[in-house]
Amino acid sequence: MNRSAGGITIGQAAAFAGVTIKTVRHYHKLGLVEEPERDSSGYRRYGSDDLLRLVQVRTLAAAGVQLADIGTLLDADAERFAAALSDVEQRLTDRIDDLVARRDTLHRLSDDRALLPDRACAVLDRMPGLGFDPDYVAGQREALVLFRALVPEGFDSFVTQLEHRLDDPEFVDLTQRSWDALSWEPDDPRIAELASALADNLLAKPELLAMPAEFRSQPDTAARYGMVNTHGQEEWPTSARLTALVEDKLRAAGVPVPRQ
Amino acid sequence: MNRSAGGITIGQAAAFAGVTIKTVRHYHKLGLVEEPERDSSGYRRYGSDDLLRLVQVRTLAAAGVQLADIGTLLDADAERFAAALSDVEQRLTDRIDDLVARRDTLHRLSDDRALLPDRACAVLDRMPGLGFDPDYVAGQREALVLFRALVPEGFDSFVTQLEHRLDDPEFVDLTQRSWDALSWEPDDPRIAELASALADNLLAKPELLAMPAEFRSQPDTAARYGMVNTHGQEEWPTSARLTALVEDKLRAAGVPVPRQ
DNA sequence: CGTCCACCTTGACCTCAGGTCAAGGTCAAG
DNA sequence: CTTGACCTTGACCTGAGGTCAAGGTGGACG
Repeated sequence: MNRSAGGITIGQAAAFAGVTIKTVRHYHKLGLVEEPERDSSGYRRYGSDDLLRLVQVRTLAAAGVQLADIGTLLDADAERFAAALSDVEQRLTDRIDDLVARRDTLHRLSDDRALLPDRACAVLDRMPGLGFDPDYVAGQREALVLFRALVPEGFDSFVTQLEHRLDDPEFVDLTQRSWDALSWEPDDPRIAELASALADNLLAKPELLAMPAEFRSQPDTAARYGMVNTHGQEEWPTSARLTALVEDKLRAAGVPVPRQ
Repeated sequence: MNRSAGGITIGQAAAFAGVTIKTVRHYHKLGLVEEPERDSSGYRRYGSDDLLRLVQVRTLAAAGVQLADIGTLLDADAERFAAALSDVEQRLTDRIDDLVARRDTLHRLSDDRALLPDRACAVLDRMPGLGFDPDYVAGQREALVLFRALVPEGFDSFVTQLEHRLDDPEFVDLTQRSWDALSWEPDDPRIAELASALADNLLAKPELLAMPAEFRSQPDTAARYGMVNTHGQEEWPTSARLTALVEDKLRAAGVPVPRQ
């Protein structure tokens, strides 16, 4: 009877304010908008004041203000209101910058799924042309991803090291022979030879040995080094043996190599 | 005993990957990263493969990919991977645009807490200089907010109408007398006079009466009109009477005024 | 040997801004 | 009288983890 006198229903109010019914009730539950009077059927009837408040709340919420903050905000004086707004605005700006950074990361990802920056991808791209086995390249890709996670601050010099190594035909040759060595027996005498040649090659280029010193200054060095170094070696005992021999020779020559 | 052999602990793995322990376990629960072997104490021991996977997941998650999608994504072939990535990138771009729009809204809010666009603020700012009572201006501000929520498509012409009204000294004078009238008795004879003058003034400017025709084409016209019109009048019977008289006169002159 | 501290384990519940479902009451039109 | 659109409440669900509780484990110190 008294149906249309008191005001509009929740559905109309929600539609006018551009929110859902559930959202309006949510605001009631949080105390952001007072519950209006009910009509004889128990329906909420909204007047212009309620609508005004609803619009204010919705506008702030749409701007990204936390619902928990809106109540105090709307009931505060103009000065605190302005201060809080600029605070929220700053947080929004930060979030935008964050999202832009994420998008850029993603954009790099879509060029190559290896989760690596351009320079590292370039190094990997050179490898097949130099005669490296595709599986070896894939392994190096994984090692780079791992290294980047474990030693982000040393990543650039690690890539630089790789670049220099690829410029040295002897090293390229030795590396490819090491890859072939995986199929040898662990006690094959050629392994010791290969280890000697590798160690000599490394010792001839002191700048390549500088990097370990750099990342030795960080904590957890042994764990990180071991992680990168043993990656992919678990099921290849020959590789583990080769690595151990090279490390021994380097240590014998006075180069500090962390033990894992 | 076997403590340090199997790999690193969850805390170290989490630190290396740049996430929390809880996050790593969350990934396990979702099946994104396989649970590694446990040591004799029941601790999870992570190897390089686990770490690699963890870093891949974290990188995608940090780029905003839903965790639920990451599993299929990482196990998919390169083609679908690339397609999905560009999809995610598009969504990120949309979100950024959305946030920028929010920030701009907020920026306008911080200039004036009235939740109104610049043009409407300018109109309100003119009012005190023309001699309007600050309380009246506040009421107009509320009416504008309400109008914008209820009739967004008619808001611009509503503001235009207000601008024209403020340019007419006679209308300004009549409006201010209407404000004073709030303190009169509802049966004060001056009210009828005032209503006549107001109606005559309105009828002399046909362009001001065009707006109601425009927003009469929308549904719920009566409810919206009534909402805006009766806002703030509940506790002022004199105002209601004045409005009713003016509406009667307009209707008598052939102008269609919706009845609420 | 005891004790402390840092780390690990599981499980249950909390967050935010609502969405979804269920079960039923109310109103206007055909 | 039925249909369909609207309203009511309440309980549970979402995503991506965070927080708390209660207890096990390992290493260092005295």
